[in-house]
Amino acid sequence: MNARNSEPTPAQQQDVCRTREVLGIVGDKWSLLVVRTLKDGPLRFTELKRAVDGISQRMLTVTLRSLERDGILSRTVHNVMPPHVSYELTPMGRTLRDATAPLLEWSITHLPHIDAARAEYDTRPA
Amino acid sequence: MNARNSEPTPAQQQDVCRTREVLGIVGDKWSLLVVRTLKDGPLRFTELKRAVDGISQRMLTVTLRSLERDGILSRTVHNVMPPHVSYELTPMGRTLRDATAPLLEWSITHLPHIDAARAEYDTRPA
DNA sequence: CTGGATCCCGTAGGATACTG
DNA sequence: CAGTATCCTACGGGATCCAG
Repeated sequence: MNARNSEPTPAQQQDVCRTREVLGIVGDKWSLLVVRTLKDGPLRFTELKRAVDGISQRMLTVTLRSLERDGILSRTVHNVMPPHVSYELTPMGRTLRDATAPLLEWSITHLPHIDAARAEYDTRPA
Repeated sequence: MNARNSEPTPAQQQDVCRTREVLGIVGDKWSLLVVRTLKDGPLRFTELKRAVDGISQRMLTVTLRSLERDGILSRTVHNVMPPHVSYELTPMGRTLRDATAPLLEWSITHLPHIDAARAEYDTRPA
């Protein structure tokens, strides 16, 4: 008896568990977009808001706090008037960005196929 | 003037857009878990339900339909009694699984660091 | 066994107004 | 400029029951 169609192994259960945790970190609507946007260097709050099209101030703040708490990015306050705050990926944040790069590559390659698959599915006989 | 801190280039905007689309496909609570669970071969509805711990029938059905519509997996009905339906990754689904593998690797490596970062953040002076 | 149909709830997240 | 504080709604998603 081989692995196919058998009970999940403990190792697989581990993987499922890890996958869920990582989705809890970056599986929301905005986190990966923010990480991607910061890939070329630090940006300020307003710059991020402009770059991540459609995000509200509230969700940008919430997302940045969450990513900061998780050690994905760092927040630097410059005490000047007007206030100046910049956000930058930490070393760990950069490894995350690298880990998600293949997924972006995949999307660029396959999104047309997905559109096609959807169209085909939707015109299928009931 | 270099790329750092400048306006997002059109190419970057493209990337942000793509990222959002791919999140619309697999960014929900269960899709990637299902894809991962199918990585070793076809499984039946009930087997999937058992393997993906905590998923409800409803969400399993919804998730499977969505992934089928997007061409990520295929659904095969065997006309016997009792009904027998199996789900299997398509070739495109397997490329998606491969594209997400680095993210899983990342999570296994870095989740402990994230826990540490959170603990540190939560005990920080206000 | 494999789902479809309903009901219901929590919460992610948008809009807006205000502040140091 | 960089947020915080409310308010409010839509939707994800669980529980349950029913059907082929």
